[in-house]
Amino acid sequence: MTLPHPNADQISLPIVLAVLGDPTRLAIVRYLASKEGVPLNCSQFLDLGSKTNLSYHLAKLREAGVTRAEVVGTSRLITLRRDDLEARFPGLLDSVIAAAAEDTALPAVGGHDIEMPA
Amino acid sequence: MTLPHPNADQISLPIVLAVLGDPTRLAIVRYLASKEGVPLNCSQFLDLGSKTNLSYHLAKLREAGVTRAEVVGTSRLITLRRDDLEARFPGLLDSVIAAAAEDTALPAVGGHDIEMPA
DNA sequence: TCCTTAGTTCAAAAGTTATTGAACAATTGG
DNA sequence: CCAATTGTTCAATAACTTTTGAACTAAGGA
Repeated sequence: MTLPHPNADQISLPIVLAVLGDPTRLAIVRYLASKEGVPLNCSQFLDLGSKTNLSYHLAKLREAGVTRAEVVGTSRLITLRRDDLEARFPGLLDSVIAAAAEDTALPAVGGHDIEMPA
Repeated sequence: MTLPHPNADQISLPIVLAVLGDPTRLAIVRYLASKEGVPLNCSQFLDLGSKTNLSYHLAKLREAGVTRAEVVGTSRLITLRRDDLEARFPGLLDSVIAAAAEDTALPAVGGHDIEMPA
């Protein structure tokens, strides 16, 4: 059970830009970047939209090559494809993330804390 | 006769990304960047679309704050707002332009040579 | 097995963007 | 003034995107 992802060399600049040009998806990417190394599942983004809507936006990010989704049990562990993006378009992701941090019109990155069993 | 432009501080990241996420507009920006300092008019982009269509795309770029259009006679002299973009989103424009140069799926930047009267 | 959790898929509706041609306006040159 | 050049606006259409809810699948725990 693996989901379709483009290869690094298939990642297209206009598609990446268009995909990042949506506030919901930009917020997802910012949140992923702020938790780099920690794979997140879909429910961590539920404050950004409904479950169905997030499924849609996360699929767009994945199909564009911005994120990777690994199937683990019933969860999809989502990570930024930082290395592939950096190889393909050096500096782009970092400047987008830095720019998002500067854009005061954008909502602050929040997200749910991971529930630790007591 | 001046056309409406956003102030530098009104330039929005998602809007800029969405606007650059269109192949025609990305090609316009690449061409402007390759001719930095030389103001271009609309007809220099006619190989990218019809006159009406370019008017539409150039308006999108201008309204997003990516380009500036100065009315001179019957022409609009179009320039990249490099300084404003750099101030607002450091490194972003350069990484997009560099990435576009790397993306082999994108058409090479062409454009018409300026006709010099003989 | 049954229930819950996690997420997808589908179809419909709503909204947005891109493209076109015809008509228009403004400036410039003859 | 007349014609050509430059570009805009408008209305129509086509195409795409986003959002929604209901129905679904698949895995895991009681």
